[in-house]
Amino acid sequence: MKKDLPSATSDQDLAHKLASSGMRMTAQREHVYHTLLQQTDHPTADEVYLRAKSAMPELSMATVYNTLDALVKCGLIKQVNVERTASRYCSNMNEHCHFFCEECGSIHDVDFKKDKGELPLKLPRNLVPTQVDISLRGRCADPLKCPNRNRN
Amino acid sequence: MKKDLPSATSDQDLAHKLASSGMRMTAQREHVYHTLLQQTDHPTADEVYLRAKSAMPELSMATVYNTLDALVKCGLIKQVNVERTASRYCSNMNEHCHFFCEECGSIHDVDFKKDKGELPLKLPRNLVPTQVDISLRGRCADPLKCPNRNRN
DNA sequence: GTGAATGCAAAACCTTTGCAACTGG
DNA sequence: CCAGTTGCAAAGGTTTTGCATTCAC
Repeated sequence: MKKDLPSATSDQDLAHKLASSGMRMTAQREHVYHTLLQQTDHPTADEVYLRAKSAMPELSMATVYNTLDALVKCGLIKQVNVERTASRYCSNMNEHCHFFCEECGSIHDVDFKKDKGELPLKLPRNLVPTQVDISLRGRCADPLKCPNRNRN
Repeated sequence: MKKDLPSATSDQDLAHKLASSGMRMTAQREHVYHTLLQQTDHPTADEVYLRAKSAMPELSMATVYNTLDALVKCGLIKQVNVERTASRYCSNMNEHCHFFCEECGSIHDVDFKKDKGELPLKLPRNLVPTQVDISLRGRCADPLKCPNRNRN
């Protein structure tokens, strides 16, 4: 039995997902999406651009932004806003949240426990959420990057 | 019996909170903080600047950013990142989360239920959060602004 | 007195836009 | 064929920086 994964499992699937939101499949979109799938460290638009451009030199920044918006719209990636300056993008569409290390700037994925119930919110009737983002801030202990790995 | 409020209840208190993070009290910081306390609609740095400047014409944008960072550092305000373009600031330090309306751009505070338990997260031991942000996205039904108030 | 904070203007970023050329369905 | 997409370059908006001056402690 095939599981319905939140990511596009083939280019045809990607084309379908784009089409169902009234958008077209292009070589650039396919390439940017694959770049994001390989780059799991929550890159900024610029980082996606640089990496994708190396294999497709004519790619433009405008197209990267266009594509990122398109992929967000059809639910294939998430936009992650943790810093003041630049948005980041995440191709992991399993339910999870983000831990942002204020020391080294890295972002770690944190999974939910399986028995996750509803969030205990007093949500007024006139607010209808389509998406929930949970982000944590603090210090990680990444042995390679985080300068606080030996403190406390 | 006096409750220990998360906001600074007096200028002396503000001075103390700044000092305990190694920062100084200035007329600008006091003024910007009071502006934020009155402007409860999650203003951007620019909106804080414009409003604060009207009562303190010599105030500069650089000082507003400096002050916002200082207030965030000593825990008197929160930085809210929901959009790609500009950060917003929140002086409500009671535990709550934010609902961002993708239609009209407004941000609504949403309270937690009183019996709120722990978040069901599989948090690795090396990640120590100091802050949790929960943000929701969707459509509100603000009768004045939201163009979707009559749809569905 | 001394280091921190300010104001100003310029610089540095990040993101969006306009438009002619191109292309996918 | 035609609306959607691209690439380029320029514009727009937000945030940061450098530096001389001022101010808080």
